[in-house]
Amino acid sequence: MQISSRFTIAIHIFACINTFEKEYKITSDFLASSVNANPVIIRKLLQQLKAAGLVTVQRGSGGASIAKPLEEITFFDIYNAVECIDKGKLFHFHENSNKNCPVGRNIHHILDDKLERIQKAMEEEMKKITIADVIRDTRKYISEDIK
Amino acid sequence: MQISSRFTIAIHIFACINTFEKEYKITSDFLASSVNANPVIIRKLLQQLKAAGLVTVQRGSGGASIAKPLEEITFFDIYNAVECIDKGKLFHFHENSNKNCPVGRNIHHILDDKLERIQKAMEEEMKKITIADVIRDTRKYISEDIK
DNA sequence: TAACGTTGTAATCAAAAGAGTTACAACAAT
DNA sequence: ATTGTTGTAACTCTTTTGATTACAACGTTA
Repeated sequence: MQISSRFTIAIHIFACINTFEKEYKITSDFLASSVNANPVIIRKLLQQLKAAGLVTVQRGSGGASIAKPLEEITFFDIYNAVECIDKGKLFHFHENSNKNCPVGRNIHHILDDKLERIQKAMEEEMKKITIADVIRDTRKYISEDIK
Repeated sequence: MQISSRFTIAIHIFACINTFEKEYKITSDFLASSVNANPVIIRKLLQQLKAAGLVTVQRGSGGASIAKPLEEITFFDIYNAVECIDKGKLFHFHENSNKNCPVGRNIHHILDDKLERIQKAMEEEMKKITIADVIRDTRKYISEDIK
């Protein structure tokens, strides 16, 4: 299985807010239209991003905005905020191995450190990429697009 | 979402074969009992591992064995063999973004290289861990277990 | 202060994917 | 031939994701 599209949608949201906030009010309907998803899905994501301190959302009047400098928001922050993997574990473990078998009884201990190493390698790379990088490329592609 | 348990089960299979092949014939039923999964699931996995040249399976008489030196079988080999992520992509992309929106139209281009970087970091770490490492720790834990 | 547009959130539904299960033909060894 | 096993298809069950409906809470402004 793959990491949930909640992650790429969340990044999409940041790109949209930054690109359009001068011109439009950024509502969940507006974002849902760009992403092509249901507005309720967007609102849930915005709630999670808000809980992580990455965006602000105006209740009543409406509108979302980015809460921190772009270069301070890493992919890792977003990945944690939107809980795109289950219980923080990248690998799904077969939990019910046979405890009467010497291998079944120990397989979790045997693998845990190795799986963590791999997950950590991924997460460290995520920390190196920020929304500032996304915005830079968004502008680049949009300007090429228009030509 | 998480990476399918097919991956950890496959590693479990290698640990079992190596630990018990001197004593027992390693049938899909034997492995299924240690993993606590259905024998058909195990057979499908064995087929995939066989297709990747990592194990051999005897039809008719029965029994599986490891086809290569332990230190030449990396986690990356297994991960590829058992197709534990969808279409080789770690991240699920929201594919139907709005092509009339400048961001929706370009978001895939904008993100692809960054997602690949992250996936690659994970896969490179997977290449550094082998079944030899697993077997070493299996023996260690089992011997501690017995004391 | 009433009307309007929006957010926050619960509840329910539909679709997709993983894993389990049943069934049985193909095969090897005795 | 019989036995035990693999290879594989077909189907079901379960879990998870995302879609949808519904509506109260809230701000703004006319």
